Amino acid sequence: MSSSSFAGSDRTLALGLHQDGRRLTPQRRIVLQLFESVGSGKHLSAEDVHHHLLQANSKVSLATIYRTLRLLVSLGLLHELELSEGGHRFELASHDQPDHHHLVCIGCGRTEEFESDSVLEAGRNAAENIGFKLIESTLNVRALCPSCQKQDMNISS
Amino acid sequence: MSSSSFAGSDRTLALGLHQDGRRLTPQRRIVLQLFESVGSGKHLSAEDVHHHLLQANSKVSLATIYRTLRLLVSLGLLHELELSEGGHRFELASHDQPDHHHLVCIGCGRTEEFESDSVLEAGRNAAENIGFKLIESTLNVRALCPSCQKQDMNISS
DNA sequence: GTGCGTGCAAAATCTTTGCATACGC
DNA sequence: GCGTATGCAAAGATTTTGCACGCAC
Repeated sequence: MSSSSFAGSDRTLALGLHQDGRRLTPQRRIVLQLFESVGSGKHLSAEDVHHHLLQANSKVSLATIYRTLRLLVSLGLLHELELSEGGHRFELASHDQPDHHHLVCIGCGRTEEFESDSVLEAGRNAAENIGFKLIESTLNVRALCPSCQKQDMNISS
Repeated sequence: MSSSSFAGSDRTLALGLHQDGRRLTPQRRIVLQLFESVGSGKHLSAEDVHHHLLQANSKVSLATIYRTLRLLVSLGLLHELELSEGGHRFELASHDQPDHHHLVCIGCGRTEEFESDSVLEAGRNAAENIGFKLIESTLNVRALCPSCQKQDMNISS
């Protein structure tokens, strides 16, 4: 919970970048730190990142944010999500929860995360059955949360 | 496998539409038939649908295709997919494979489908644990197909 | 100092929408 | 005939890109 985790990611980031002759810039550091500060359960769009940074008095152009998000995903530091709705979202790729999954309420959009070894195994088995090598798997569950279940009952007849 | 499946879907479509005072138009029928003719394993974007229909001498405007795709999804006749890359894709919602999953090669984009009871069960368990009611679940597995695995070995060191 | 990264604005995509006309019911 | 659906084109939303300058290395 101290700043050590920030320093750690900075190092990871720097190492990943320098391997390709790329640079650790303030903008890249700031974007990654934002994801760390909001935690690994939050899903931010490019616009979200932009707004967060503006509010923190860190002016980073939207173009750079798009470029940085793609970069961080390619380095494996972020995961890209596509939980319907408009636009892609990103979250910190935490080593604590390597393959976690999402429950999305189709009524209100509420999102919960969970892990499951059996899902991981099922994905790996399916991949190996046809000679694929698993990299990562994500289960997206569309569901109704408790309060939207009640509303739904009121609506249907 | 005969044309009876077409007629059946037409009826389903007509019934679903008429409940809401909506109409069975040639365009809607043609779009649904396209998905049936390509089979339930194919994933088409709005543009794909547009091109297919033009090649079949069926001129349907792109705007109508977007409107129709959203409509067919809301009627439960199509599923909307978001397998990274740009843009959404759609596939026929087959009753034969209610909750099927996708393996996507991150190298070449090749996509395979599979089913798994254990995934379904894991999703349902996770949903019930927090009081959600499962509607559908999709496991997206990012992986490397055999030929991309070879290329990958050549690249890395 | 070299050359990658940034900011800006323009462009390219992808998707939605307003409005007049067409047609399913 | 009534009112929904379509086609067209324009608008919106999201993401990418060209170019000159700045800064990490």
